[in-house]
Amino acid sequence: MSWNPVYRFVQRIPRGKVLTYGALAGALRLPGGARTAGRAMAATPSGKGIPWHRVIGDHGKILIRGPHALLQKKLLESEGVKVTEFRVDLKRHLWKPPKASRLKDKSPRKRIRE
DNA sequence: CATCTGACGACCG
DNA sequence: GCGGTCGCCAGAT
Repeated sequence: MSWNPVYRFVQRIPRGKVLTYGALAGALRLPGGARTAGRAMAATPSGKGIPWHRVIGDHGKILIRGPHALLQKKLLESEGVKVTEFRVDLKRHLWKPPKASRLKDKSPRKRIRE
């Protein structure tokens, strides 16, 4: 399986922002939902500049077990993300993927008025 | 082939 | 807010 689309999406998460597995799965319409997103992230190739640490669980909880959890926490903090007891303040750092960035967007919505 | 195991999340108490 | 159960699904045992 090619998780390419997933990694591409993750790569566009801005510095200092985070995204949940569920949101990721939803944005890409991954069958199987959040868990599928989780598997994809677990298989993230290292050394490709993919900000895997910006993907967290619902509620902002860091779901990784083991030593990696600490690493993720550190990486996030180094970006200015506030992490308390392995929990990110989603209220402040949750990234909302703009639909303009949807990979296959071909519905040029007529006029977005405010 | 049967089971177990997750980088999940909704639900419930 | 926390912990337990359940549905989900690909890979590992």
